[in-house]
Amino acid sequence: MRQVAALAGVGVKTVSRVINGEPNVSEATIERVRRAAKTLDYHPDLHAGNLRRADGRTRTLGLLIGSVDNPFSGALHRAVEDAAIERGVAVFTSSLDDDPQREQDAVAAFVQRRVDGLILTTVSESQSYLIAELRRGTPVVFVDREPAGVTSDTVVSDNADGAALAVRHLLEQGHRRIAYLGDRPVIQTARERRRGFLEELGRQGIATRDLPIVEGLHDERSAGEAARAMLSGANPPTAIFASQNLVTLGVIRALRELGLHRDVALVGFDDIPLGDLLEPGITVVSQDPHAIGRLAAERVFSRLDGDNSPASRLVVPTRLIPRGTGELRPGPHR
Amino acid sequence: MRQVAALAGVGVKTVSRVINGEPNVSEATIERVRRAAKTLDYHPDLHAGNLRRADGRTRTLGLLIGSVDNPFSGALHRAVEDAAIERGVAVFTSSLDDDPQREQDAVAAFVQRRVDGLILTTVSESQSYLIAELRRGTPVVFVDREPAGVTSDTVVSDNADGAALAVRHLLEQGHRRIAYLGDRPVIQTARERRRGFLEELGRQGIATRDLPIVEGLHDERSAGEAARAMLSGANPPTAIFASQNLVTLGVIRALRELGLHRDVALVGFDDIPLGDLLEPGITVVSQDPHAIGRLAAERVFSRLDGDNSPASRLVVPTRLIPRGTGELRPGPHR
DNA sequence: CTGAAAGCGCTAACAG
DNA sequence: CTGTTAGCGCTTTCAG
Repeated sequence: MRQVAALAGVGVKTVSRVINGEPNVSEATIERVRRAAKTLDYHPDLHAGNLRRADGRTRTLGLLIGSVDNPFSGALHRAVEDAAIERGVAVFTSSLDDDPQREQDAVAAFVQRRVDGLILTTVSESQSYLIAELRRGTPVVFVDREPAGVTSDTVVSDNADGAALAVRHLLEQGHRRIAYLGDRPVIQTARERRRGFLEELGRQGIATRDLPIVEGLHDERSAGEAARAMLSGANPPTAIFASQNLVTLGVIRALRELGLHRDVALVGFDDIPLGDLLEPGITVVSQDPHAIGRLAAERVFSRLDGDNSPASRLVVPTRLIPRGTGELRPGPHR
Repeated sequence: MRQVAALAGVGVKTVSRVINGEPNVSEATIERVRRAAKTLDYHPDLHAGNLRRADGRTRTLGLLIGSVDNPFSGALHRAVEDAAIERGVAVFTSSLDDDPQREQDAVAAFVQRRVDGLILTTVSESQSYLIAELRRGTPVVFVDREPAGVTSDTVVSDNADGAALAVRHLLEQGHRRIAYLGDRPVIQTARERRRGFLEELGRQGIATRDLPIVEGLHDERSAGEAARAMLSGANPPTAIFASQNLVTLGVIRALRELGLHRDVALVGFDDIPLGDLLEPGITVVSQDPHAIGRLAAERVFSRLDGDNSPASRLVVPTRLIPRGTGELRPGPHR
């Protein structure tokens, strides 16, 4: 900036005024400063300014999602980015990988870089480590999973209800022996989906004690193995509820290997790319990650704009999309 | 930091030493400072430090990719993130959307935030606007598409060769009338793929003049329409080469609607999620976005570590994955 | 309309 | 082993 001022023959404050579009500079001076900045390819250092600036905003957001290499996270990310760009805000993105250490490290990295707000998917037992940061006024919005040990804005899917939707749909097709294949119970959404699954069966008067329930499935491979074992074993289910998209994929592969993909019904939680082009099409309970991201970004920005109403909890509905596998009826061969 | 120093009863420089792990502080003092920092939940301001620090590194990278909501970009992003995390570097991510204005805006946003390096997918005619930044010593690596008007490290797929692979494969199945459905020629990779397509046909002695060639396809819908028109028209092709994954999806849908998905061969450039589970499976020329991202990150970091050899150009090979649609032979019904 | 001086939170350089 | 002083690039404050 000093160099620009020297080249334009003005003081640094005048350059500052021009750069920030402040009033009280003559047209001629503005023009001279602009030209000097262009010549030197000068870009103001946003962070140096923020050190002294009254509002101290870095125009930066920290976003922590499941993994940047995952369609659900990608859609959520995209929605956050779109909202951020509109306001000239840049986004730091990091992948959680369901690792509590990553969660803490990512948040620390964001805080050290003085982001204006945080949008977080979490996995550790408690988010109470954020209390100090919240007290400092940094807006935090939890997405996809609800926090523990701290209260702040939250945007989630209706996980229990979505699982109940799936169960109801399968019951309507005549299924009674429905298996649950799910992720590790440390994950809050996995617990919610299991709860929705079991409670809906209870409401419909189906005993859940002897139903095949496998948890702790975290990738396609382990899900495939669990499904194969279950389907090849004694008293196999006539329908499967897969609580997560990687689990759904593992089940699809297992069913195909066993030649059962037209016999055993399947409803997956969370949509699958190209799920409609498979034969039969994959019936899913679809979430709306784009809406989750958009709402979360709106929350952060409204907090930054001064909204200090109590923490809100937004629940984004899920939707059952029948495509084929969920409409298979219990086979006569069983 | 002042507050921590006061609480610990030491000078600010001592706090600075403890925070940065510098030597020459007694164990007892370290302990006292640590405790004070914990009490106040103190996190050093990385940017304030960088203002004065000798190396001036923000431990931050700027990454510009096609779109965060896109599997190719996601895999590339993931590889960059993994490499960055290892070095304690945070990543700003932005979506290009094939919009030249977005490109410039994103780079400006990164530069203002003083990122240590840039990894960029570009679409504007020339990247000469980066010359000043390069001269300042910021490492820039171009990924997926080659730059124009400026020389710097580049990591790309072998686009022309990949297209040639597809052509050769289709010729081997006996096809002679092969259609090209491609993206807008402003996109550098689209031009390369078309070139590879035409040159390989030429090498094999096939006249390309009358082959059906449609360009400017940018999404699933337009690709579907183009495919439908072509297949319903006079003298339809017996095989289609789709130069991009959204185009491939549009073609798949068109073929299914027309009931031709077992008759007209298809090879797509870039892999499709679940492409192996469709029937027939989708034959593709697959790229390796993870390798591209990893190599790009390695380039940036080696530049930051002082490597100042001439700009390199890394070409990541593509691979043809036969899954069904590419092995369909020209039908007798034609 | 313009500029000089002070200071944001931190580290470099030097002195104890 | 520890503290003091200056200054990074910018904005605030205040004086022209």
